[in-house]
Amino acid sequence: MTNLFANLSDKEIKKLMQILKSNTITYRKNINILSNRTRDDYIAIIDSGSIQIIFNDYNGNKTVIEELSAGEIFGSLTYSLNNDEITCITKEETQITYIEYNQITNDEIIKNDFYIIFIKNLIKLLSDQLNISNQRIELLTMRTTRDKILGYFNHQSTIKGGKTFIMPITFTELASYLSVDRSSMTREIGYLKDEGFIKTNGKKITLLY
Amino acid sequence: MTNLFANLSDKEIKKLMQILKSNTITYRKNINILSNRTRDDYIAIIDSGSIQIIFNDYNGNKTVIEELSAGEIFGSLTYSLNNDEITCITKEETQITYIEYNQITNDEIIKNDFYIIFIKNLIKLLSDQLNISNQRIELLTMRTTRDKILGYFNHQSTIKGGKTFIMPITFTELASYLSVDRSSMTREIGYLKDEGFIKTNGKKITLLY
DNA sequence: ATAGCATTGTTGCATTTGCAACACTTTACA
DNA sequence: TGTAAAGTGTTGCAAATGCAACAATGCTAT
Repeated sequence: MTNLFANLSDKEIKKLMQILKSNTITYRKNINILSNRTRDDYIAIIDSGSIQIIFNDYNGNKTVIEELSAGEIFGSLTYSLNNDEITCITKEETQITYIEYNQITNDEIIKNDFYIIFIKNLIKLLSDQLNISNQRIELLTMRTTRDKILGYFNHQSTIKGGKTFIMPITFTELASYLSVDRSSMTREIGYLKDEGFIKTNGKKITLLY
Repeated sequence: MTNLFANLSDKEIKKLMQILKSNTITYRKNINILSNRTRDDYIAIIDSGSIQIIFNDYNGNKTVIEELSAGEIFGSLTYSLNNDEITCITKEETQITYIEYNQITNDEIIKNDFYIIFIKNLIKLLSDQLNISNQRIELLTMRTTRDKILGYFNHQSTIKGGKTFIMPITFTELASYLSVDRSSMTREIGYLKDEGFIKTNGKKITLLY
């Protein structure tokens, strides 16, 4: 995972956080972390733990739009969170560092030569996050559950460099990621097996095409 | 729209592009703009015109994943384009500026004081793009066509600040954006009208709830 | 070890949706 | 200004999908 502080020493990181006036908060499990934030533009980095971004439907349904874990980035700069329909809940004890957007280029910080490393990391991190989002869009725009499953499997196969790979998430999570009904997904995977497209053994998937 | 060159003079922009070793290319309509790019990490900014990012299915189907127009940003840093299944086609005559990722923090550029403005713009642009992607994910993860339509309408209503607004895109484009069948979408909009949720007149939509 | 919880598998059924095909209207541009 | 292309509206039908309900298995923490 990309790291906002890659190639920086502990001392430099400490100084950086100071100059950026960053703010680190640790939350317990199941806390709504947006309720006590200001509305200023900020970037939030998950130091440890994980969160869920949840959409609250007009008739009370809740949909998990996204799950973010350590190293990932979110915030008003990266999500339209100035929206009462969206909430962020910690899934476990979670530590988050907030940096205000306007601080990123403050007068003090640009005097430090390690600043450029930080900037490069930040740009890379944002790009990576954008990649993650766009990859998901690629799958979500597919018309059928079958296409989504195969799209995901193909991608895993490419990443892992082989026709056989181990699912990095549970099937329940996959259904949520692809935004399809879990039981329908299981059914479709069954068809794919019957038709000889894939072979599965627990989380081990083998593509036969 | 966010502009990579906001708050910079023409002279500064020119110098910036020179130091960044940026490369501006103008394409005719219907050109595959990825075919002649290197595989290095780069950022591409659309100066004018528009492009489509297309996914090529295993059985020959083509899906438009995304449409980008002037001011928007893409590239290997922001899309997993190192993938033969993805192509980018110009929809019209389009001018694109390429900047290599490694040039963004080159030795020459950091000597210029206007550099910091450029960096801040770039970060903002990436964040905005991420926002756009995440907003779309929010809609795509909704379970029904009805929810997607209402989700989109609600968002437009919020942006425009009223229960009545004009659709900024065609219905055909909306169906593609929401990844639903156009005729099914028309049908569903019909139901929404029948049930008294909305009123429409061409591209003018009024929410009645 | 075991109670409790999460994950997985399965199936019937109603509903939603995509698809295809067509007519009609609007827009673009040569 | 006329013609082609793009957008819109409609409908029947088959297929895909969500939903609900349940059993079975696996995992975890005390």
